[in-house]
Amino acid sequence: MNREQRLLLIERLIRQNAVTTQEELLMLMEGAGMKCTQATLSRDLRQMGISRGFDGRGGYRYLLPERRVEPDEPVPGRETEAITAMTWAKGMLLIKTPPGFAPAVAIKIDRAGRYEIAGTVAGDDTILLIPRDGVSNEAVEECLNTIFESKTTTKN
Amino acid sequence: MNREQRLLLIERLIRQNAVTTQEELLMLMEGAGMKCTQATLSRDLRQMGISRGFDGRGGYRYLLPERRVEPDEPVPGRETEAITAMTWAKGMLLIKTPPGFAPAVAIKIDRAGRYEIAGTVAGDDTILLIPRDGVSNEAVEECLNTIFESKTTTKN
DNA sequence: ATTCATATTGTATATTTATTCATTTTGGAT
DNA sequence: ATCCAAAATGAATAAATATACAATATGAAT
Repeated sequence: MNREQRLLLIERLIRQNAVTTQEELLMLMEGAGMKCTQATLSRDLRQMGISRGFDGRGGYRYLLPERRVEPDEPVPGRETEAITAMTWAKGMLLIKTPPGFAPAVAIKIDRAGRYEIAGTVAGDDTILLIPRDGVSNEAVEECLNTIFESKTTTKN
Repeated sequence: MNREQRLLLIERLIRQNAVTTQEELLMLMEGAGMKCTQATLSRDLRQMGISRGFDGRGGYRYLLPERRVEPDEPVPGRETEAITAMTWAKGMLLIKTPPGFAPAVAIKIDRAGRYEIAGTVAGDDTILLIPRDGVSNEAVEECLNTIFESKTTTKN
């Protein structure tokens, strides 16, 4: 009955059903043995970026967010804006960027030479940041804040 | 003061301002010399497919419908064959592909936007897939099955 | 274990959006 | 111009969603 499972269930239900209201989703969840309130759903949906849109036939419907690329190109030196999302997983920090920007951002992180950060691996639009053993997530985020001199957290 | 002009104005205002509520839009319109009621706006927005989404910073915002022009995807629908092996290690999934194919396959995985998958990092012939914490290996593999089996997706 | 901070949640309520219904407007066809 | 039907609109209200606040749970540090 934890949050993680609830989010997974929500995503599945939205994907598989044409959900039109939060109340409806609430009932679907109850049917799946997961219970919460509308208030919680409202918050969950916002966090997951699931918004109420249109089904193209005059009706409403909740829609999963599209992974899409923002057209704006970050200016060199303002790599902060090139970070579009961050998630902790497996003790590592996954940093998302617009396509092609991962290397530039990763280089900036590497150059900072912070002890807390063991290293990074950059793909095209994703960076895998591996913290040194024993370093907390918070410490790493603190590092990034320093490096980018801006508020960067995994939360919205 | 006709409908046509109103719709055009609405589109322009939404495009140029971070409109968060219909009331707000109402005031902007009044400022532009066009007056109507919230009821009319609600109907107009639905007709134009303008829905309330998220601004990515925790706030709400009305968004114009996307014209989805997908960038060219190498060999559409044939990404499945590009996976030559998969192995679980350290809670992550290593996916092998022929040389040069990793990015294309990774993009396909990313685009699916599955909650279970925190992110991927693609090299030249290897993809490192990091599941979100608490997600089982089976769930991830289920995801991949879905992503690569559903060649016939219904668009709405 | 205890303390503290932070995150999560429900209840009640406020805010926002959609719809009903009556009225007005618009655009033909005569 | 007059009539009619369809479309558009506003006022009021219903429906749906977001949030303030208080309570509880969780986790880290001691």
